[in-house]
Amino acid sequence: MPEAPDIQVYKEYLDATSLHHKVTHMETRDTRILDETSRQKLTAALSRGSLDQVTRHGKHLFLRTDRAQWLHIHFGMTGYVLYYKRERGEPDHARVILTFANGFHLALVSQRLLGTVGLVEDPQTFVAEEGLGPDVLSVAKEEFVDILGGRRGYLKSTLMNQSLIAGVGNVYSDEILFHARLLPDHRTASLDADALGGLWNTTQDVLHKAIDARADVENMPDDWLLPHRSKGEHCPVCGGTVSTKKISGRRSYFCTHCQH
DNA sequence: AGTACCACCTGACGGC
DNA sequence: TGCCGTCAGGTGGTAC
Repeated sequence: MPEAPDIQVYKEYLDATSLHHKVTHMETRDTRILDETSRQKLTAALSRGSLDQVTRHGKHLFLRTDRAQWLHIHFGMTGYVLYYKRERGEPDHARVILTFANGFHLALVSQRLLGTVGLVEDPQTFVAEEGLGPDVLSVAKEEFVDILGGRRGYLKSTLMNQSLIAGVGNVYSDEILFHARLLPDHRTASLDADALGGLWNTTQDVLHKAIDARADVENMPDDWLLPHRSKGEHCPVCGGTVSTKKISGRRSYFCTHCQH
């Protein structure tokens, strides 16, 4: 479920584990994960170098190399990073593996290969070229209200549009709207500035709580919808049956009693 | 501007 | 047990 909270947790994990170690070996297991780069270029960018900074924008993660280049990672629908010591600790579906001088490895894992790994000049340039909106965890309330105000689509689609605000995906859009007590197919344009300001408050609250829970479903608060995303589940607030529907092609879960 | 649909991949699950 | 259709948390392209 890699959305902004998950990627933020990965960033903090990388900060705590993977910086300032010399890279002694670099292996690309499956080149299908590479985006506009080659195995050779990736190896040249990292071998005998090190990583010294991690940043995140929306669902994108950037690791600065000591050669003035950035490793860009996008996870897609499945994926994570793992820092581990022993060979037998290697996870399934590791696509790129760095080995550090301290004997530890860093694996970029992507089961479905829907993610990408590449090299970029710097995060700001990448964000501009891709046309990503401001990061959802950094955007000020006024800007959020300005960007979303008057949008004609559904609330869920608007929240998930990365070119407007970057970082919210299918799961957290549902969670945010559940706590905002708004249905996902409610039209964004029907919310006035006050209501959009309230939606910003809810968005920040939900995403920060998710990060506090290490984006782990096991640690989510009891009144969250997220652990109940399957057929026949009950709303954790009112006990009613959770409804589901495809909205703009994405599976959505909501409670028709709690949300309007 | 916004939505529908398909494609990219692998794997889990339910029905038969 | 095995085969098959369906679906999954992201994104991009095309058609409308």
